[in-house]
Amino acid sequence: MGRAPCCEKMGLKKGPWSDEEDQILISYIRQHGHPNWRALPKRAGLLRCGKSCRLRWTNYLRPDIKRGNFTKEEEDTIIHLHEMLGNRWSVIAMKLPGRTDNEIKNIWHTHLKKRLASHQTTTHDTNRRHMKSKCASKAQSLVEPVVSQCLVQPKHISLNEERCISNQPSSRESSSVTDETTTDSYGVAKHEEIDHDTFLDDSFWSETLSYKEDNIMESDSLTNIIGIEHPATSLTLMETTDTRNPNTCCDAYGMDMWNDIFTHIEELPELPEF
DNA sequence: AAAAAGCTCAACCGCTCCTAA
DNA sequence: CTTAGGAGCGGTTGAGCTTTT
Repeated sequence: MGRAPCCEKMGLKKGPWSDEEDQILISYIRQHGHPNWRALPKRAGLLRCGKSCRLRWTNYLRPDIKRGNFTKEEEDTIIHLHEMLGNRWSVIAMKLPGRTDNEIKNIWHTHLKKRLASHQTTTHDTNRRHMKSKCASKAQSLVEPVVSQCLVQPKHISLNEERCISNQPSSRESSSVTDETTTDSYGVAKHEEIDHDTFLDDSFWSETLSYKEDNIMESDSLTNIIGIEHPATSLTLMETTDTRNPNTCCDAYGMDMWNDIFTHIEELPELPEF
């Protein structure tokens, strides 16, 4: 089916945002929220398309965004989650409160990919064999109960609910792993974050890192980690893998499944912090 | 000091998913 | 069931900045 252009191209500004535009957007969302991004720029008096406004807000203006360099822990988290999830930046961002998917994507392409590559060259041979089985079994023991719960329990988070949550100005990143709702400094409803960085210990990071060896890893590890058939499709993860996209095995699972996984991970007994 | 090369990151583009009519 | 439109995601770009030669 044909798609309407996301905005009227004529007369709409592109490129970097000015301070004035930022202030207009902030004050508008502060007052009215953003129930309809498409209509927002017109109502706010901005010569931007709704998509551009949404991006500017979610990636830069949101009050809960953490600026500054990524910590070692955050980088490790990204590396590890990328091992498990592939380029699912928005899902990865859920585990890094205050960080946006765009930011994570950038940091991955500029720093972590290189770091990982260099790390692999040093650990490739020594760790390759025994780590594969060790990591897989450890990861499986950690995640399997969670996944099992997801499979037997009814969905707690429907897509509709998820959308509602993700529409909160506090962002989708923290939506699935929050427990309380408060109000932020802009007067917009906000979920308070809890500490998400405790669900895996150091050895798990390094072992998983060592395990990574080629493109097969992503689908392979996920299969190892989850080790189940998808209940809805009755297809194994490997069978659902699209050759055009190595991450497609994950696509058999909706966002709500990842929400469930992360939500349940939070419920696991606390593990040592970094 | 100047030019070239490399890096960073905000922003855009095109696509898919979901929902409502 | 089909279609249209909104939202969100991931890939990519390019201007500006920094480092190297």
